[in-house]
Amino acid sequence: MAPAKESAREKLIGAAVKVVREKGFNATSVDDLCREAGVTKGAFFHHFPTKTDLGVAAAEAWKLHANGLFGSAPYMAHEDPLDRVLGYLEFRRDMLEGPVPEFTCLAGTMVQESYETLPALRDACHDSIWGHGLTLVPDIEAARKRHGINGDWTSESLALHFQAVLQGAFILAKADHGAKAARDTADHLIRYVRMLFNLPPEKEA
Amino acid sequence: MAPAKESAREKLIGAAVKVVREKGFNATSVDDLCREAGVTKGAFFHHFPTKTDLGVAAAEAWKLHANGLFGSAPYMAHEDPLDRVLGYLEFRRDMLEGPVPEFTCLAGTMVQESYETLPALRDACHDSIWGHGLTLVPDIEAARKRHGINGDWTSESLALHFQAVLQGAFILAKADHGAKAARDTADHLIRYVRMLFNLPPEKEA
DNA sequence: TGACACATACCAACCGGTTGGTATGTTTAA
DNA sequence: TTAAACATACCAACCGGTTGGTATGTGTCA
Repeated sequence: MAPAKESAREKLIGAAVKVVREKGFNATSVDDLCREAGVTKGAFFHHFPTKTDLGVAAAEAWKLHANGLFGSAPYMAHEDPLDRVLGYLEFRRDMLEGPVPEFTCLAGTMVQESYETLPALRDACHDSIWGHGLTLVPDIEAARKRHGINGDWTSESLALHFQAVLQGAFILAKADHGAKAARDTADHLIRYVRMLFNLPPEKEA
Repeated sequence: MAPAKESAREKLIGAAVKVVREKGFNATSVDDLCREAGVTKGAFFHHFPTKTDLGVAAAEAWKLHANGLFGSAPYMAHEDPLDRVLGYLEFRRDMLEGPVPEFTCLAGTMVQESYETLPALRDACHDSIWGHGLTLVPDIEAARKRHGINGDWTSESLALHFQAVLQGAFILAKADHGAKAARDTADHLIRYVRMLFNLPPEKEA
């Protein structure tokens, strides 16, 4: 990457991803974002008509970031789609460590502050969460066919359940000021998926 | 003893529970809260040194509200502790309908906006979530003994997993502006618990 | 009993700082 | 030459919180 040629617009989106995850959308001022990005207020309002518009752009960038990160992760090389699904969940569990703001979800954070007051931002967060979550559907579907799993559930609902459990894990981590409870919750999710597919429990170290 | 007249303090806590769930903590101004409660700003700062202190009081009231509501619900009459646990989850799933702000969690909403910036409020939210969630532990523990269930998990972690899934369900509901995805996620949670205890899937209507 | 001391509950007006946003430049690259 | 990219200076509205004050108890002791 060549960060030397980063435009003010890109720097502001990067600043929003960082600061909003720490302080939330409303508590983050335009001045905060300009300071973090190293640009002036004039540059801000040149690129974004309102603060909300930067939030929308950040949510879109967040979706692309997530789909890039998880779409090219090592576990995606597995031949069995079930291994790819489980690899995704284990990867997400193993990401739950270190400072809380570094592993939590921008869209999940912003939607709580916007869902009743800023419809455009809420919709962008919806698109971010669904747009990433549903990328799992083809592999879940293929895994069901491959392993002959029927059940009283849809692949879409399971993919969204993944996102719900992870969003809930982030809330536990924020409240607990650490990631242990979040990892335990991710372990329950992995155990659930293994049971759905008739696999034995994961081996413990 | 208890006069029908509600004090300014109680009215402000009630106003916070309502308005903060709609708009979030930071977007709710002291004037908003006073208007909703029908009291003046002077009364506000007579009872609460800061806005944050009202948030803390609201989180405590929220915990008491939840423990009262779920502790006295009809399903608690079941003799088998497993039926009480499943009754709890079914009750929580069935609550996921109507306007989103009416079934979401005050503590989960506030902790996202406070965890890095307002430690006192974050701790109060932690106490609210854990303090309610862990009330399920004795029944989970009793259900394991009664049904001879061992497994590579603790009753505490399962109780917190319940809260994580529900918090995640609330985020899906906020993003989706409706409760369907949240109910589907609660169904996955119920299916998980039934599998942990070797029960057949819930019957569908 | 009465009266004084003190406490609690509440109120309207106000304050300095911060907010998102604007108006008006200046620089840069094609 | 021109338009987009950025900077500087500024503003009106709003923010959390403070002020000085009133009304209504409530405990104490002569």
